[in-house]
Order: sequence, then C-alpha cells, then structure tokens
Amino acid sequence: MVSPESRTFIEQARRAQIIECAIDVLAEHGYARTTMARIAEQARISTGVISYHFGGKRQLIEAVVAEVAKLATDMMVPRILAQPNATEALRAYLESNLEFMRVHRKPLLALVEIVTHATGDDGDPHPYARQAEVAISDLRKVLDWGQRSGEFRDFDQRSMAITIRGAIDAVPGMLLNDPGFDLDLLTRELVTTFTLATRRQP
Amino acid sequence: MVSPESRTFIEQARRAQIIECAIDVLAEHGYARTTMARIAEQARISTGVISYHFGGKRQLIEAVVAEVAKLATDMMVPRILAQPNATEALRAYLESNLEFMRVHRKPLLALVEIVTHATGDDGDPHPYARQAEVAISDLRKVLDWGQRSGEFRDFDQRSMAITIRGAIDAVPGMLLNDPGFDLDLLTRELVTTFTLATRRQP
DNA sequence: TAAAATTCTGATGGTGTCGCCAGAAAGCCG
DNA sequence: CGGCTTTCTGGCGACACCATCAGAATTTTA
Repeated sequence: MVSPESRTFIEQARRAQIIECAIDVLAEHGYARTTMARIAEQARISTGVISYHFGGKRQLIEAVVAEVAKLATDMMVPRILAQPNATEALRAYLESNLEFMRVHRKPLLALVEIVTHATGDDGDPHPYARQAEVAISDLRKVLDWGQRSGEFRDFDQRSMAITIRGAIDAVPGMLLNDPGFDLDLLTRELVTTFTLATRRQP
Repeated sequence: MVSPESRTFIEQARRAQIIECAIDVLAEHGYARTTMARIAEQARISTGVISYHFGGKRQLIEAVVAEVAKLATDMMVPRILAQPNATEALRAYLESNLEFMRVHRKPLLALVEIVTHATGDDGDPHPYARQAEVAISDLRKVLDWGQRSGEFRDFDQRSMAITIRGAIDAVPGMLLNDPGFDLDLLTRELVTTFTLATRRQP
C-alpha cells in the first residue's frame, strides 16, 4: 500500500492535491495556523478526507517533507556530482541550493515551517533533527573531497559544514520578511566567501 | 509603573522569579509546551499570579526576550568596542557571542524558542523579525568599520552580515541536539573562517 | 443493473489552552 | 486592633484543534 502503483488513481490525485494545498497553507499562514480544517478548505473537501487518505495530521506532514526533500535532492545532487573538482562542487552546492529556493519558493517555506515548528512527544528528540544531521554529513562529503585533493585547507569538516549550512538556512527567513530580497547577489557573495574560506592558503 | 523603582519589592521578586521559571520551561520543554500552567507549576504559584503581574502570556514572553537580550548585549557590546581594529572586533563579536551561549545556555535556548516559534496575528509580519534586522544591522557596523579602514575586502555588507549571523544562529540547534558539542572548537573555526573570508586579498 | 467497495460529508466528543473573576489570604498603616 | 490595599487561589467559560464515525454519495465490479 506504500508504492504509488498500488494506489488508485483517485487516491494518487487526492494525495497530490492535499499535499499541494498543505504546502500552500504552510507557506502562506505558517505552521501554527496550518490546521486540518484550513487545508481541507483550501482543497474544497471536508476534513475527513485528509484523515482518510493520510491517517492523520502527522502523516500528512511527513508526506509533505518527503515531497519537498525529493524536489530539492533531484535539483541539487546531479549538479554537484557533475563537477570536476571540489571547489566547483562547493560552488554548485551553494548555487543549486539557492536556486531551489528561487524556483520552489512555496515548498521551501513549507518545509522550513515544518522542520522548525514540528514537535514530537515531550522528552524525545526533535522529529527532524535527523534531517539536519544528514544535510551536514552530505555537505561534509564535498568538504572531505576538497581536503583529500588538496584544494581545501585543513579546517575541521563538521564545523565548516555547520557554518555553511547555517548561512544557507538563514536565507528562507530573509525571503519571508523581505519580498524584494536579492537572491542572486547573495548567491555570488556566498560562493566568494566560502571559496576564500576553504581554499588552501597561499 | 514601568521602571523597576516604581515597583513593590514583592512585585520585583515575583516578576524575576516568573521570568526565570519561564526560561526554565522554555529551555526544557520548548515553546509549544510552555503553558501558563506549566510555568506556574514550576514557580509553585497559581496561574492567576502570572496574569496579575504581567497581564498575559504575550507580555511575559516579551519580558523574557528583553531580559535575555539585555544579558547578551551586556556581555558582547563592551568587548567588541574595546578592540583596536575591525578584524579584532569581528573576532570579539564571534567569540563573545558563542561564549554567551556557553555561559547562559538556558536563557539562550529560551530566546531561540521564542524568536522562532512566536506568532502574531495572521497577516502581520513576524513579531521578532525586527530583532533579526537589528542584529544584522549591528554586525554590519563592524563590517563597515573594516572596509573603511581597508582591513576588509569589498564584499556586500548585508550579504556578509546575513552569512555570519546565519552561521552563529546555527549553533543553538547543535547545542540542543548534541549535548557534547564542542563550542570552543567551533569558535576557533568560525574566527578563522570569517577572518579569511573578509580580509583584503593579497 | 445490482451488489460491493471506495470515497466523502459534516457533526460530535475529547483535549488543551488562555483570560477572567469572586473571594480568600497576607501585608500595611493609622 | 481594624480597615484598606496588595497579592494570590482555584475554578469556570470560551475558544481552537484533531480524530472519529455513522451514514450518504460515488465508483467499481460482477
């Protein structure tokens, strides 16, 4: 019952529609005001349909995360792997990540809303802490590449990965509060900044 | 009725106690599970007392933000201004900011919880978006200092400020999910990274 | 076409939250 | 000591939310 093939046409269409509407509501109103009722209203269905197809709010949110994560991965990974060296790969990492934000603005904002606001049961770790760790460890692979090839200096990989991801993750907030934010300018500056910060020092 | 002098001794003590308990609950359980009842329980008083002294939850949260912001400002500003040049000032900015996180861990986490999770009425901007803008504009002053003195290269100030703040703001999340996180290592790496990234290129 | 399976509706019950308030307790002062 | 003010208690009403469900509508199957 998990693979798309095993689902009815209606099932697939409804799921896609509901996910899209959830993204709209999340991006427009924020996590706190994203309720089953509002999503249902957006999709012009009744709330029961969401429970029927997803089981509950938590599972719907998980589906949204999976959807957007796939969108981002598909856009970034091929471009990064196509580069001839680590310096260009880091550039591609930054450029493709910010281009994703430009092209898929609403899904991005929805994802950020979820990742920053979702809560699990009290006591257990943040439900999407793992997501962040994966992102850091992926970026670390690029950094390791550059250190092994001698392109990069001898910084601590984890610290640098945290720094770069922090800089990237600051962008959605800017995008949200400053509609006229110049993404291209920031992209160029980010590439310059981290090229200088990582390269082997002369 | 706003200045501390115009308040009763009991009033001052209660306010301080409630703010401290609110910080504890925020840091321990997160914003979503920070309720009037839980704060009252922590302080071993009844919920009405909080409303009595602060007026409501929103005002209490504002008081917490003011308290922690003052704590941070007092620790950072003098150290930054004491530096002889912009390069050292940037170093002091980074070092004092991360030391604040080490020394005042709970207040920091409480502040982050509030700033990232508080919501205003639907439609109007994020209640603490202004806070972020101020932080960026303050950091920008240091960057401007360095460019005017010729110590720094000709980057875009706003972009660099966003990058640096993003890197710093990534730390609390790490602190939260990885109890053994090495703050000193990250501090050294951050200083090196942004020293290299900002300096006038040879 | 009739039965069966799927999909949908709209209301209801249960939970958790905040603000409010009547009245009690404690502190202050003449 | 006795009135007056400050401080506090604990419960109640109002509100928002999610899951659930009986039954209706629709689609599929035989």
